[in-house]
Amino acid sequence: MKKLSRKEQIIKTAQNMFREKGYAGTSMRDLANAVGIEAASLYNHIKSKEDLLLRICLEVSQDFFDALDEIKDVEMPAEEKLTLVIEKHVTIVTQNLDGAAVFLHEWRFLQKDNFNRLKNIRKRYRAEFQKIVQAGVEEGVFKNINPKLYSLSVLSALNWIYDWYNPEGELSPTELSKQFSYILLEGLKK
Amino acid sequence: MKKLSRKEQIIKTAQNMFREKGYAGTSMRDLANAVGIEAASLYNHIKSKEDLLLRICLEVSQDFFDALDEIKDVEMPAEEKLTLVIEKHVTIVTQNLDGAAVFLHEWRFLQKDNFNRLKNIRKRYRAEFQKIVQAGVEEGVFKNINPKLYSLSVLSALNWIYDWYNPEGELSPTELSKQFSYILLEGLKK
DNA sequence: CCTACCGATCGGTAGG
DNA sequence: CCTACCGATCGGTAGG
Repeated sequence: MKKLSRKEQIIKTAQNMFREKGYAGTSMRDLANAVGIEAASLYNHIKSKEDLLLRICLEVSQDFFDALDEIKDVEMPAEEKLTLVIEKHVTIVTQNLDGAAVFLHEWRFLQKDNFNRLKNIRKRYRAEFQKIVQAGVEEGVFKNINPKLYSLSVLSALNWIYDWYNPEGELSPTELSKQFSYILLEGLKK
Repeated sequence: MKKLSRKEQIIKTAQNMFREKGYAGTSMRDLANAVGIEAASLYNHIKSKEDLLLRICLEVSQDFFDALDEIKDVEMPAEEKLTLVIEKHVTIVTQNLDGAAVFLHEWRFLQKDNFNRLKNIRKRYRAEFQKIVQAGVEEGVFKNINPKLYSLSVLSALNWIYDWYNPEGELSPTELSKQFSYILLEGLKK
């Protein structure tokens, strides 16, 4: 277990509290209390409450893009590529449930400029995901579905995983992504 | 266009503001301002801020259960039943985007007793949905997937619709549910 | 990292 | 439905 710097400790605690009580519902005093210092002392490590939210969102979004960049331009059958991106997505979410929850649901509390910045980041990710689906449709490997609707639906399902996933449960992230891809590709009907 | 009573007007406005800015991020002064009265005057129509949230959540949950009750005990092929419950779910969400968003994402800001009450309501709905999937699996009409994981994923996708659905767009609720069911049942692979 | 404190805003009440 | 107001809490700063 790596020892966390106070700053890392603050960020980690904030991730958890923003997830549990929401950004607006978490006060800096709550946060300071959970960390074990006075509220005023937080400001030696972070600029502001919003700065804290921004850091968390950017950090997690980086994880998503790093994963995407690894496979984006690789030549691969569409089916395989979709399976892979789903697996990576699931891994990121399950390995950082708090961070993922904040990035996915609390980002909207950012102010104007940062709000738009994150909005664009999220849009770009969706677009890349959609490209993979689209490619499969165009190659004739996938059915002729609506790629946008399809992508939005799959990402929604993936993004809610943090809400019900139990890290101590029986379902490993790998098993989870496998079942997910199988269901998506093969369909429910026998 | 029916003329709304002040009370209905407050609830409708709150639905929209709770969705847009979150429950904790919406102040009673914001709300009063949007309605066009003073904050103190709100309390002639509602008991408290939380009472407002509770009303919204219960109202929407009732819509979901009414729809479910209509088909729950009807004898019907599993495939058809799943298609139908999806269609009804989509209809409710698309016809009340604000209310659905609040019920689905802001309910957790309720205090203890009400929190648990809503938690149980949501759990019951998920369980009923899962039963439909389960029945199909047991009858051998559906593949042998994990009904719980399947239900959670589908409901996640359905519950995020409010986040991207554009009522003025080309996609009608009926068309949306059709594509949804098709994708789920038939799978993506050609 | 703390004490002491700022102005602003919060949900809500009293009384009319 | 409003004016006037309550105590509590908010994010954040000054100064050490």
